[in-house]
Order: sequence, then C-alpha cells, then structure tokens
Amino acid sequence: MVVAASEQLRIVQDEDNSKRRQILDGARKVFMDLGFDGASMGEIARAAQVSKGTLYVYFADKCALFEAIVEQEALQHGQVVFSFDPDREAESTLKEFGLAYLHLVCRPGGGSAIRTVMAIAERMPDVGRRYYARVLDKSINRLSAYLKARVASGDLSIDDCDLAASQFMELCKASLFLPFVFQAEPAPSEQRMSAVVESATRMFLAAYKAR
Amino acid sequence: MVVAASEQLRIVQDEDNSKRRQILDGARKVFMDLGFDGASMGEIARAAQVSKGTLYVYFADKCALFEAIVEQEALQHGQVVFSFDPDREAESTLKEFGLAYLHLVCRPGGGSAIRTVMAIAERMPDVGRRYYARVLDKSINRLSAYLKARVASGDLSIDDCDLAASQFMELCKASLFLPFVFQAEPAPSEQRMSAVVESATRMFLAAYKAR
Amino acid sequence: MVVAASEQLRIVQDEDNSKRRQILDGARKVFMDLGFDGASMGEIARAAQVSKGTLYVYFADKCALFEAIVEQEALQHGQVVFSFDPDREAESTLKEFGLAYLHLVCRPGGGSAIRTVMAIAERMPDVGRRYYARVLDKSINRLSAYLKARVASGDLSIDDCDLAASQFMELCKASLFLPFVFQAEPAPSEQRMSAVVESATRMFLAAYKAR
Amino acid sequence: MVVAASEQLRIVQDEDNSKRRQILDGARKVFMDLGFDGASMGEIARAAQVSKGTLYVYFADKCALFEAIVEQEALQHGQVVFSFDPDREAESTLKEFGLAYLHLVCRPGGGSAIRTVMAIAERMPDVGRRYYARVLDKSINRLSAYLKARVASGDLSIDDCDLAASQFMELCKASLFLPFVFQAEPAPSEQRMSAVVESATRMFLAAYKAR
DNA sequence: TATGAATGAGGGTTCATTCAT
DNA sequence: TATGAATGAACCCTCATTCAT
Repeated sequence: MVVAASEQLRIVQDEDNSKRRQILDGARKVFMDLGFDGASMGEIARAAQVSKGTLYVYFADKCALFEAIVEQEALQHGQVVFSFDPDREAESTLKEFGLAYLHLVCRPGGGSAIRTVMAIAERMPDVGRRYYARVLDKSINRLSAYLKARVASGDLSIDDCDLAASQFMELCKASLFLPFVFQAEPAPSEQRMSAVVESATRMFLAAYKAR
Repeated sequence: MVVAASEQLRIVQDEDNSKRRQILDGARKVFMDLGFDGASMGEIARAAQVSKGTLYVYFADKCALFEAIVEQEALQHGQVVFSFDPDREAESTLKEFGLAYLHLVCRPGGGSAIRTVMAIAERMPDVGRRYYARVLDKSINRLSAYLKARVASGDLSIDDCDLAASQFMELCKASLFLPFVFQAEPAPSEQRMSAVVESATRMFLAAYKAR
Repeated sequence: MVVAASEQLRIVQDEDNSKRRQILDGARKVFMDLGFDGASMGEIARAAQVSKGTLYVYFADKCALFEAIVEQEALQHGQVVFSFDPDREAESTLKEFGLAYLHLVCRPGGGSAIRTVMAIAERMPDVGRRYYARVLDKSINRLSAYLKARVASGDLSIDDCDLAASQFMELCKASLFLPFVFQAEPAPSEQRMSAVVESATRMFLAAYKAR
Repeated sequence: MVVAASEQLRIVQDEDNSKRRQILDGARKVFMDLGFDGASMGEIARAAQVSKGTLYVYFADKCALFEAIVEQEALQHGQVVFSFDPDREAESTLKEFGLAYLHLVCRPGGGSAIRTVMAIAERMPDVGRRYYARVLDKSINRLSAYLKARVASGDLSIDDCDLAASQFMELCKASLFLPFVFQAEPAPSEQRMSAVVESATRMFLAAYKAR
C-alpha cells in the first residue's frame, strides 16, 4: 500500500510531465513548421491533443511556450555538441565533429529550429541570443579549445583559434546549408555530407597544419 | 490622335508603374522589418502612402505582394553580385568579391531579406527557392565560372569548383554572419569584415593555389 | 452638379455620424443594461446592427467606447439641469428643479447611467469623477448659486449654500431613488414624485426661509 | 455510540461551517472589491485559501456564492441598524442614528456592498430587492416606528413617517455619499460627517418639531 | 483608378465549471 | 470532502479582404 501511494505520486508526476511534454512536443512541431507568428495556439492545442485552455495551465502565454520550446531545442542541440579529446589528432576529430554539426543544422527539425529562431531574432532578441550562445557559440568555443590544445602540442599553427573554429564550421556547410534552408534542395545525403566535410577538413588542414 | 492615344497609354503606364513602385517600396521596408506575418496590409499601406484598397488594385493579395517584393530584392541583390574578370588574379578578386558578399548578407539596419525569405521558406517553398537561385546560386555560379577560368589558366588547382565557390563564400561569413542574424552581435565593422575576408582568402589559396 | 457634390459630402458626413450614433445608441443600451463587464462587444455590435470590426473603426477599444457613452450621457444629463432665474421666488423654483432632477435620476436610462457609472467608478475613477462633475456637481453648483442669490436678496437664510443645495437634492430622492435603483420598486409615478418634491420643498423652506 | 454519532455530526457541521465561512470571507472581499463580473472564482479561491473545486462543494455556482455573500452582508448591515428607544428624545437619537447610517454607506476602503449590489441589481433584481429590504427598508421602518412613537408622544408632528424617515436618511448623505461613490472625493472625515448629520437633524426638526 | 468604411473569420487569452483522484 | 488539472465557450481585438462610391 505504501508502494501504491508512492506509485501514485510517480504516476501523477509522470502524467504531469507527460502532459507538459505532450504540449511541448505538439508545439515544437507547429512552431518549427509555421514559425512563431504562423503558429496558432489552436493548432498547437490540436497537435498536442489538449484543449486550448490547457496550454495556459502550463505556459503563461504563447511567447512563454515558444521560449520553452527554443530553450528545449537549445539544450538538446547543445548536447549534440561533440566532446573533444585534446590528445586526438586533428583530421579524424574534425571530420567527426563536422559531420555531427552538419547533422544538427541540415536535418529536418534541426534546420527548422535554426530557421525559426533566426526568423524571430529581430523581434525577440533574447531568444535569438540565447539560442546562439547555447548551441552555436558553445560549439565554436569547444572546437576552439580543442584547436588551442593542438596548437600547443605543435600539431597546428593558428593565430585566431576562435575564427578558425568558426571557419571550419562554415566550411562544413558549404553547398549544403543554404540550399537546404531555402528549400532549394532536400536535406543532403550522408554521402554528400561526408564528401563536403572531407573537403572542409582538407582545406582547413592545408591552411593551419603546422609545417 | 494615334500619337495622343499612345502618349496617354505611356502616361497611364508611368503612373501605374510609379504607384506600383511606391507600393513596392513601402512594402519592402515593412516586410523586411517585420517578416511576412508580422507585416500588416494596413501598415504597408501607410508606409506606401496609399490606401489599403489600392494595394489590391496592383496585387491580388498579401502573398502576391510579398512575392513581388522578394522578386525585386532578388533582382537587386543578384545585380550586386560581383562581375568577375577571368583574367584578373585570384587574391584581390576574391577579397573584393568576399567583401561585397559580406555586405549583402550582413547589411546593418534590421530588415534583412535573407532572414525574411529564410523564415518563410518552409511555408512558401517557391519563394525561398527562387530567391536562392537568383541571388546565392547565381553568385556561386559566377564565382565558380571565374575559378574554372583560373584553373584553366593554371593559376588554381580545384577539383570541384562549385563546391570551392561555396566554400569561399561560407568562409567569408565565419564568425560574422551567425552572431549577426541571431542578434548576438551587432553588424560587423568594415575592419572586422576585411580581416575575415583576408583570412578566408588566405585559407582558400592555401588549399587551392596551384603549386 | 455643384449642389450634388456638396449634397454627397453632407450625406457622407451624415452617414458617418449616423454610423457612429448607431454604435453609440446600441452600446448605450447594452452598457446601461448589463454594466461595463456584463456587456460584450459582440452584443453591442448586434444591438448597433454593425459588425464587431466596425466598432473598432470608430472606437479604439471597449473602454473608449464606454467612456464615449458616459461622456455623452453626462452631456445630455448635464443639459437637463435646470436654468435658474435668481429673481424668481424659491418655492416654485425649487419644485420645478426638484422634479427635473428626479426625472433625471429615477427614469430608466437616467437611473441606469448613474448605476452603471457608480458601479465602475472604483476601477475607472476618472470616468466616475467626470460624470459626477458634469452632472451632479454641476447641478449642485447651479442650485447653490441660486440659493446664494436668494440669501443675498433676504429671501433665504443659509450658512452653507453648497450643503443646502445638496440637501435639497437628496431630499427629493427620499423614498424614491433607492428603491428604484435596487429594483425594489418600479420607477415612481409623476404623482408620487410631485408629492415627494412638495414635501422636500416644504422641509427645505421650513429650515432655510428667512424669518 | 449514539453520542459518538451526533458528536461526529457536530464536528462535521462545524468543519463544514468553518470551511463555508472561510469561503464566504474570502469571497466577500473579492466581490466587494471587484464587483460580480470583475471577481473570478480563481481569485476567490485564492483569497479563501481553498481550491477552486471546493467552492463548488459549498455553492452551486458563482451566482449562488454571490447571493450568499450579499445575504450575509445584508444580515450584518441590518444588525448595524440603530436600536431605537421610543422614549428617548429626538435630537440626540437622530444624530446617533444618522452617524451610524453614514458609516454604513460611506465606509472607507474600497469594497462597498451598496455599490456592488446596486451595480448588479438590474441583472439580478432579486438580489437587489432583498438587500434593499433587509438593510435600507428595515432601517427606514425602524426609524419610522420611532418617529411614530414620538408623534404619539406629542414630540413631533409628522404626516408621513415613512417618508420622513427616508428624508432624514437622505439628508444625512448630503454632500457626502455621491462624491464618495463616484470617487470624486475620498471617504469623508468623522468631523465632516458629524457636521452634516448635525445640519440634517436641525433641518429635520425645523420641519417636524411639534409646535 | 483610388478610396477607406465595413466586414467576419480567426487570433490569443480568460474563466466558470467539471471530474478523476 | 477536497483537490487542481482539464476543458471549451466566450471574451476582446486584429486584419486581410471587399465594395460602394
């Protein structure tokens, strides 16, 4: 019976979480598909399979719900970030990281988050700033730290490691990201992504490999 | 009389065009500042100094007006694209082009066409596709054509010139574009842009300069 | 033809006024019947026979519409106020004024306005204050001025004419106003009003007639 | 066992009553501060420190709760009413009663029952009627009964004692009540109330004192 | 052609009420 | 009995679009 009580509590908490998650999941899809303005609370409620009123039980208003979504996406995407081993040699490290980054920005869902946040950044600067800091800047910093370690170890020769990190990440997007976000091409194939990352790595090392 | 009639027609067309341009100018500012959903026909009418009804004389609906705006922006930005001299050496050519491209994508003063079009691309894929083709893809192709010429002349050594063109353009955005669109940093200074383009050019040539 | 143009202008203005008046009329009825909170813009639109959107063409929001109604009522009721002849003897003057005042506060419409404004005065103090100033205070001041004239002429003997004016007005409401606003009794008959005013006048003069 | 059962019932009733009173106390404050429409069941629940659901255990709906509040206020205010000693002389009796009545109708601190009930009287006529009967009419009747006794004792000379009672009560409000409910002036000071009641009493006796 | 008053559908939000626990 | 999560109807308001002038 004691078990039953705690069981019940757990269930209640689960349900609570599940309802909240249910809403977040529904809202994420709608927001990412239609953007902040294009998404209506009614459609979100329908997607989340709850009533419109229930949305306001969990979130103060549309804006708070959106921010929660972006925060959640930021955390998720921020975790995706590669964990670097400073002792590992550069080439394979960069390739692996580049591929992970490409998956983040060029996958349906991932791309949508970037696009959606970008779109609203002018009217909700904090939201844009936070997403950038938690996902993109964080990645740059981690890669930059790794590069510094490789510079220290004499493997690489780089003046501005922050810039170099950013350069590598941009290189990985070459020919893939823009056509994808502009809907000019579908999400790239694994093969194509590998090839582009390979080329990016070659180019990066050609410029920054210590002689 | 024949003259008079054609004269009149010309005048009418002029007036038509002038009103049309007036609307396009007003709408461009509003759309680029607020996005498709954020812009209201009322505000556009006010910005264009015409009545709301007049908007519908020249454009079927909000969507058609927006498409016309994007088309116009695409033409304008497409023209901005550097005109390459295939006989000119690579370094200065790339630097000049890189700077022009950076100015296009990081243009200060809120209303960014790139952001606005990107934002709506999921819901209006044609609009995204066309803008990409007319501005970004066109630039890539021109740069690619230039690179091919330099490869032919033995100056550069590049396998995939389309990819290389895209790589250079991405490199130019490193550390500048993303912080800018996410409102994490203000529009970059001329000095900073020059430095980044310089570094991009060095990197590009380190990889692709024929030995 | 010139006539036609001005005619047309007049009609437009008339229609404008008529629409505005139409809204005000519909809104007045609904607001006075249901109070500020009880009245819905939908019901007002129905009562005014216009669409909901049209309400917002003429008035910024529900509050502005309500304020316009109260202002209009205040003007109307303020005009009802008796115009006093300082040379006229007190008894008949007071009776006439008393009756006019009673009609104002105990007639459906009049009573409703007072009730409606009273009800909202705590949440919209300015509205309450303005209505009081334009209708009730104005009446008190006019009566007070008249009383002062009669005091000066030796007809009456009053210390505080403002208080006396207020006293007379309150006396006129005795046994009539409160049952009316609390819906305990229907609007009083002319006969009953006359009798109460008569009694009020007698009482007033008994106290303030110069000996 | 029989004792235990009745004991238990008593406890249950006590708890019931205590919860009920808790709700009534919380609701009274909210209703009187914000009016019937302005008050929300959520806010009432918060003020009463019970859950929203509990409100519906004790009261069928918002309307029933409001009616109970008004009933309670009516009883309370009805008790406040002066208890008259028919043998006491008129002047001091009237002054004391007048002051008590003024405190009732001009009670400082927002929430005025009179205003709240008045406001809703058109939509809930029974509520208005009952409050009027239990508080105002009751006071009039008591005062009227007292006056009749003084008429019988030869102290006063009054034709219509009901009207006279109402007249005195109205006189006491002169210059105080209307500015107060319309928020044109703050609640009157004790001093001012005394002066007005004094003047009312003088006037009343000037008219009705037996010669 | 140009207008802007008028519309009504749909937006975000609140809230009285219900119900499973 | 007491709870509070969930509901859905109704709220105020905006806005793309139409139409008589």
